[in-house]
Amino acid sequence: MAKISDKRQAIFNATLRLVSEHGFHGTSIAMIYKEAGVSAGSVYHYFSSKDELVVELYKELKKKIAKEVRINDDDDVPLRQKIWEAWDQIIRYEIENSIESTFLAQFSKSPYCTMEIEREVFIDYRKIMELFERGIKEMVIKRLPPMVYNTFSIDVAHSIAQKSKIGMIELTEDLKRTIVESTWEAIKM
Amino acid sequence: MAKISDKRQAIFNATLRLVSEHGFHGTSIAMIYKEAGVSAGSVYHYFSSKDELVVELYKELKKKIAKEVRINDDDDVPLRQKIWEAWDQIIRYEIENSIESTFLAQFSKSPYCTMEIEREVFIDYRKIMELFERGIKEMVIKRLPPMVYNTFSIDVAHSIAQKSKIGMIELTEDLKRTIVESTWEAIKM
Amino acid sequence: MAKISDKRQAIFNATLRLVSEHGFHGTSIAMIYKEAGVSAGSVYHYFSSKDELVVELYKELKKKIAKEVRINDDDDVPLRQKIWEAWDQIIRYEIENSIESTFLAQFSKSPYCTMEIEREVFIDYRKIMELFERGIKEMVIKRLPPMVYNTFSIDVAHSIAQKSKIGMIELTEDLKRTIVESTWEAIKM
Amino acid sequence: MAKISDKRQAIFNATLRLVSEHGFHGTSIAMIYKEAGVSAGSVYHYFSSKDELVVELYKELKKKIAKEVRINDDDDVPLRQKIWEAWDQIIRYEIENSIESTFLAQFSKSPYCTMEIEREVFIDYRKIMELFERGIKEMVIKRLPPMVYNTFSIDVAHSIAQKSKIGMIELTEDLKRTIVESTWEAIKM
DNA sequence: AATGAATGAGACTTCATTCAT
DNA sequence: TATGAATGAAGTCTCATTCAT
Repeated sequence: MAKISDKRQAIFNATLRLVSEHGFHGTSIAMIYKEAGVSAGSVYHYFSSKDELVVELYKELKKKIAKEVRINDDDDVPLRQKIWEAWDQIIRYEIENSIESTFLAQFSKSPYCTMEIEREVFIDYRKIMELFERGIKEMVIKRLPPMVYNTFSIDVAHSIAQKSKIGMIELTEDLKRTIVESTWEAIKM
Repeated sequence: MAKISDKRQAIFNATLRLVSEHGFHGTSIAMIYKEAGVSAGSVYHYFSSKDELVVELYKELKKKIAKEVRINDDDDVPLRQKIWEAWDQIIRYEIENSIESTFLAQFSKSPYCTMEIEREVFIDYRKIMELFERGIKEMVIKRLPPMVYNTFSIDVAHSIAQKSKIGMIELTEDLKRTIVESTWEAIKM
Repeated sequence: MAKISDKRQAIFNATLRLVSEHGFHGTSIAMIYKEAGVSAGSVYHYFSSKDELVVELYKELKKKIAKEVRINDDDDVPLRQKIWEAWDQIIRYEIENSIESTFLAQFSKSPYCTMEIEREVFIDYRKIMELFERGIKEMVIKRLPPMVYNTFSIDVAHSIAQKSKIGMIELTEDLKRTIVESTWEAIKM
Repeated sequence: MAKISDKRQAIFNATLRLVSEHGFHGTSIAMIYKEAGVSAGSVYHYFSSKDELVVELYKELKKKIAKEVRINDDDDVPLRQKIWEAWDQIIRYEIENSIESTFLAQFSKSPYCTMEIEREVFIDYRKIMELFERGIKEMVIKRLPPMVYNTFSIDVAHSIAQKSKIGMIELTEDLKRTIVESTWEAIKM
């Protein structure tokens, strides 16, 4: 709608594509504004620096994913199944969106990624974490520090997505299911 | 004696420390040769470029780790235990060497990391992979593409190591054991 | 007005002066942008590399000279005189503009100077060459490969200009006339 | 014979070949000692610097050529023919030895080439110049400053040699003869 | 809001030269 | 004589960022 967010979004899209492929170091502001079809000045109109741009992109992607996870609130469905369904969504999303996944993996392993940023992002995962907390109480899943669930879901998915991207594994529907199940075995009680 | 490898090793050590802390982008050649106590020219005597230095460091670290895993060849010990012991060693090594782990994680999620490099490194993990193959045959562990074991060991360990480093989890001996066990549940039959 | 070409031209002027005096090797980009009064980045805004800058300067100078040669199109003037007049202009120009001449000589004897560049530049000498071709047909001048006329005009002039510049000959009006006449004897029938 | 001069000569040969092809700037000491099959230190044993090496090579080549010109001292042969024969030898040598010619041309148009160097080299051309002086007195050739004969012989030859090398003229025996004759017309009375 | 020419610090890298062996 | 690892000044070039328009 508004023209403003069009440009901002174009810059985001360009950054996502380019960083996935060339990394942070290999992606210059010039590459970004050329790919986005805007001017150098425009990038600095929307973001105060390259670092801010990258950090904002990370935050928005993570928040978007959090919002996309549908938590089943049907009272008749057992907790175990609700958790499983959320788990399945998170992992599949990352596995199946390898550009985003590559960006997120790169960011989260880089010095860009501070505790402060992770804390901020974690807020949007509140509902999911509440589900997990109930899961712990009701002995459906193991009692682990919250961030460890993150490791078994997001980080495992990132790893699988990248291996698939560089051609080291063939990511069939069967394998996807096996990955989700295996990670589930890791956290379930 | 062995003065040559002294300089090369000093450059490696400096690179490892600095890249772990500041990332590839944040680590300049100048920082490296100052930290290593050598001249600019010396870096280029041993490595043809910054990229080559980083890639070589990755390869050597990975190979070193492969060599350090002791595989139990006692015929009386059951296969399941042998695999478990190897598994335990790999994960613990990464968790407990957070500087190396941070570097390796960063590298493996970056565009530096090509299939070619991974293939070359994988060769040194031959013995470990043979163990896993026997594990598959004897139905001790799940039949997974080899690189997926990598995800559940190395990549999970990298993730845990980094979360511990930035203070998002407290890595107690108990938690280490839980991590090893959980990953084991993911791959065991 | 035309501020863009001002900077480009300033870079050209500085390069011409400096390379004439210190040679390609002896002229750094830093010397050029300081002499031109622009920033390092500006040099790379107008030229993609030092080599490109030097090659472009060569091409532009050669083309400028080609344009400055006035060909007499008065039908009453005999062909012989027309050719002589063009010849005289070319040689005098080079002899009397020793900075340009030194640059051009240096370039044309260096590995910068490829057949491709020479071919491109030669296009602007079309009209002059047509005159020479008529001269050959009408037996006013010898039948020589086109580039050989180049040798007897431009290259001889470069040589004379440089010898004058380093003080090995005194370039009087008399000597200039003698040079033009002598080269004419070389090519005339 | 002596091993010393073998190495010195190997360095000379390598420099000649490499500079002809890549220019002064494009030829590093490393390239030279690799091509010559000696160590870095050896280059500095025989020459105090890169510049000295290049200058020495120029001097030696020029002196060698001077020595190779056979001056006919048969009293029955007319002066005109003696001069012609010397002229022919000089021009042909340069035309037919394009590697040396390229090096010499490049050097003589570069800031390496000072009046001092040219003066020193000129000494070896004493006998040839005496012949020319007699030619002037006996009105066989034009009265020109000595260095101008240089232009019409050496520099013209360099130019032709290079044009042939980069493929802009085809240097047949016929053309060679024409070049020698044309230059002779330029200087003869 | 948008542009893109201009900036200049700083990155990577080269290379002539030295010197301990 | 000969070696070649080591040096470090200096080179080319990039790129995040600014600002006049």
